[in-house]
Amino acid sequence: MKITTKGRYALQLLLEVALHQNQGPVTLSDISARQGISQPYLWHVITPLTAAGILRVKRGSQGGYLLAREPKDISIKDVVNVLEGSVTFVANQKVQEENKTSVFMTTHKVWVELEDKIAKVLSGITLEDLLVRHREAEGIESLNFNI
Amino acid sequence: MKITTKGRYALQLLLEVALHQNQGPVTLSDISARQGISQPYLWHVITPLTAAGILRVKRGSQGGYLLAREPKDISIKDVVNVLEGSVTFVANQKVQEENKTSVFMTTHKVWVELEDKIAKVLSGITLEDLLVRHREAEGIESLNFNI
DNA sequence: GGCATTGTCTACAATATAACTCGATTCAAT
DNA sequence: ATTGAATCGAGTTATATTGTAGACAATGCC
Repeated sequence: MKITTKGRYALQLLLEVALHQNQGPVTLSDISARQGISQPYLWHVITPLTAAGILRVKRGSQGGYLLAREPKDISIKDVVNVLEGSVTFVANQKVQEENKTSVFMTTHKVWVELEDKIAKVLSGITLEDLLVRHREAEGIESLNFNI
Repeated sequence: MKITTKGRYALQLLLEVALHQNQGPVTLSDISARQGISQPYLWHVITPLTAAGILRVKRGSQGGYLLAREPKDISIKDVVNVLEGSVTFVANQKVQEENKTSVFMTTHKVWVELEDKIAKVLSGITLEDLLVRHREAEGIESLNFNI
C-alpha cells in the first residue's frame, strides 16, 4: 500500500506552481529543472492534473501552467484520486452474487469503510496547508541564518 | 493506492481461522475450499502471517492453523503491514541531503504525516470487530428467515 | 514403525503496473 | 514568421503481483 512516484511528483509539482504562478505561468521545464525530474515524465503527471481541472494551461510562447482553483480548494485527496485512480481497497468484484453472511462480505464491508475513513484523512489537507508549511519552514530557516 | 489481493485474502483467511478454530486447527485446504482461493496461492498469504506471529501452526496429521493472539490484539494494520510491507508513501530517499526548505521536503513531511494518520485508522479495527460484525450479519439473516 | 495427513519450501511463469523516453505536432504570443 | 511552449502517441524497461508445480519435512494415528 503505497503512493506511487507519480502521486508524489504531482504534489511537488502543484506546490511549485502555487509558489511561482504569481510571476506568470509556470513552465514544465522550470518545474523539471527545479525538482530534478525529467520533463517527459512530468508530462504524464501534469496532463491528468490539467484534464481533471486542477491546473489550467496557457499554450504558446510565455505559456505554462496555473492553478485552476484556489489552493484551499485542492486537497490531497483530489491529487491522489487523479494520479492513483482513487483509493480502492476492493476490486470490482461481483459482490452482488455473494452470500450476504459470507466471510468475504464481512471483510468487503470493512475495506469499504476503511476506504471512506482514509478518504476523509486525505481530504483534510489542502495545497493551502502545504503553502503555509513551506513558508513557515522558510521563515524558520531564515531565522536560523540571523542567529 | 490499493490494497492488493494478498492483503484482502489475508483478512478473509484470518476471519476464517477465527471462526473455526474452536473446532481444532484450521487447515489450508479448508480455507482454500471455503473461500475459493487456490491452496498454493494461499500459502504466500499464510506464511508471512505465521512468520509475523499472528498465526501459529500445528504440523502433521490433524494439524492446521490457529490464531497466535486474541482477535482483539490483531488489527488491520498488523495484517496490512505483513502483506503490504507497511504503508509507505515516501520512498527510502536520501532525505538527509535535501535542503530543508525545499519543496520536496515540505511534501515529504506531509506524506509522512498522512502515513501516520492512516496507520491510526488501520489500528482502529481489529479481528474482534470483524467477528462481531460477522455474527451480527448472521443474526440479521436468521431473523429474516423467521419472518 | 509405517502411512496418511498436513504444513514448508524453492523455483518458476504469466501478467500487470510503474517508471520513464522520444520524436513529431500543434498552438499562441511577439 | 519565428519561437517558446504544450500535446500526443508509441515504445521500452523494470518491478511487483498473481498464480502454479512439485519435492520435502513433520506429526499423529494405527
